Amino acid sequence: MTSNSRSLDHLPPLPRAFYIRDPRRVARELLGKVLVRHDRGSLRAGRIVEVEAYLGRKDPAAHAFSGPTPRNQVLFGPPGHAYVYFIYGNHYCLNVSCEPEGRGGGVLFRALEPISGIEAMARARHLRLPSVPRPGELRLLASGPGRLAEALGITRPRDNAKDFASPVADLQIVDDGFPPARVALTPRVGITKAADHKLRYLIAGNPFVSGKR
DNA sequence: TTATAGATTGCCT
DNA sequence: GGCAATCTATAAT
Repeated sequence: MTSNSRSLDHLPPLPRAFYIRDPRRVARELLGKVLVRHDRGSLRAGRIVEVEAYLGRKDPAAHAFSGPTPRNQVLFGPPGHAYVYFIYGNHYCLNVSCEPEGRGGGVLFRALEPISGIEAMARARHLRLPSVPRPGELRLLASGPGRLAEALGITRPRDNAKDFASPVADLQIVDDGFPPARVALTPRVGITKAADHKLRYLIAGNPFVSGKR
């Protein structure tokens, strides 16, 4: 982890072309990139360490499986846009749309390794961290899709349909030159349909992936 | 109109 | 390990 908030602020967002591809390819290549939330001069950022691919209309576990609805229409729009949904009455989850317009592929963001804006993340999560947090405490910030969204202040009313590729977006994904990491593949978490497919991508050995320690 | 499951989390035993 | 919280999209009546 070599980034600081100054450099993150000036890196360009990943281009739209990055997201046009198959969600499996996008998911794999998102690992190691940095998800950045800008607000009012401050920023919160974390390295993407865990994602899941959802394959659109051919994937029974995907929200896009049954075709476009008011809820999921962003998935069928142009690539590189935020699809935010509310789940279990408590949590928001953040995805990015993939593939060319008209197709429903997407990638779910499941865990970040916090890099910057840690105090703001802790406030958003209603946590009190010691001045020198231990890794086990930092994990509580953004290890899990609901936690990640809460840490970055992501909600459907605020963020659904936002364009990740816009240079003025307050939600961006940037490449800070972090070297490619070893990728592990597992089945997706918390689903019942198509549960045997290995479509969960994580940085092997990274302590900030979701789940119990 | 009513019922139910859901891409989760945190607290309880 | 079990389960309640708490909303919504979708299925069933």
